[in-house]
Amino acid sequence: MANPSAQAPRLPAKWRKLAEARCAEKAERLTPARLAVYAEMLACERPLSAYGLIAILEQRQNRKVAPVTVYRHLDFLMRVGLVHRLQSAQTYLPCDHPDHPHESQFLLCSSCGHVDEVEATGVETLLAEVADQHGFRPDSTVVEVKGLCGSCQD
Amino acid sequence: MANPSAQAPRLPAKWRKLAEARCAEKAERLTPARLAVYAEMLACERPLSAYGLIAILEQRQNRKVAPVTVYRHLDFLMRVGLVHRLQSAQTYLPCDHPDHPHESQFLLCSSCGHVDEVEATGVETLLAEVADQHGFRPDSTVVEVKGLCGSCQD
DNA sequence: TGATTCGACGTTATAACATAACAACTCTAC
DNA sequence: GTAGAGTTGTTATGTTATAACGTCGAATCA
Repeated sequence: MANPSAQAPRLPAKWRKLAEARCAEKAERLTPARLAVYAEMLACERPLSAYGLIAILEQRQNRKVAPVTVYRHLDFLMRVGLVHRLQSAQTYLPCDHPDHPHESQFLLCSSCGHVDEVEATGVETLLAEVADQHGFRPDSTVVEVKGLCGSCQD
Repeated sequence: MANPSAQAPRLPAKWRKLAEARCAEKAERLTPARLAVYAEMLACERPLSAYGLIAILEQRQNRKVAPVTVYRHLDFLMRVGLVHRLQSAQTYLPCDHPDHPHESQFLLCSSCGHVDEVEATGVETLLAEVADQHGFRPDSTVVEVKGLCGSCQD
């Protein structure tokens, strides 16, 4: 296949623009293959494991996709801030508001699997304070809350 | 070997008492094999991967240790609250203050590998508030801060 | 234009992390 | 002592992630 994005889900202009902007900032190249992976993740609307993503891509492109290929695309997407990794689930999901760099917190529903990405600056501020009290200089944070989303509390 | 704990590192009385107390609370059995794994983890003073732990146990006991065995012991130790899993590193470390159940936050030094377990109730309170604002009912939290510890900031 | 360089991508192999399924053993309660 | 439940052993397998090395193609520059 000449163009891996040929059969990828359509990527809304808004998201494509944001992706291009983030890549421009970091002088990174937004290739068709990378865009195709991003489009699949956005279309899925759920966190995906790397191998789940491989399965989707293989089906879509009708050919084998090596794990290392997907991991490289995921690394790229995380590097430019378009995708997050859920550390406790070993899954990946597109950033909800990639218009600016940020630390996020995630609310993971253990019933339906839905993940809500929130950006509560208070949390980061507090964590910075706590770190400071321990003489620790924070660099990045992982905040993941497991529980039940609104719809699943019945 | 009749007793897997025969060659395990000595487990200070304080920690043994705490382990026994936690097991009693939950009506769980503190067997020699479980105690041996716990003792190794305490002796190590660093987070260990499951396979790192296997290597240590094999060396200590001079026999093969199947992964599933160690994972079962780790599951047990986490169930009774004696051990935590660092989600972002896929490693395990003994709880710093297993005298009571709690949610912890972890400060992981990316230079020396040291991990500081802190218990800032304010963090949990704030996360509960944030969750509530999103109609989310929290169950457990993962809070891991990566950065540089005091000793490594030079 | 051609040489050079660097990043992206392909391919194969392997490492690292974790669980399934089932049998055997060992407590404990009755 | 026997039944039931929990623990452990054993083998196999599933899942997640990276190493090593080669090729290709776009950008740069002499």
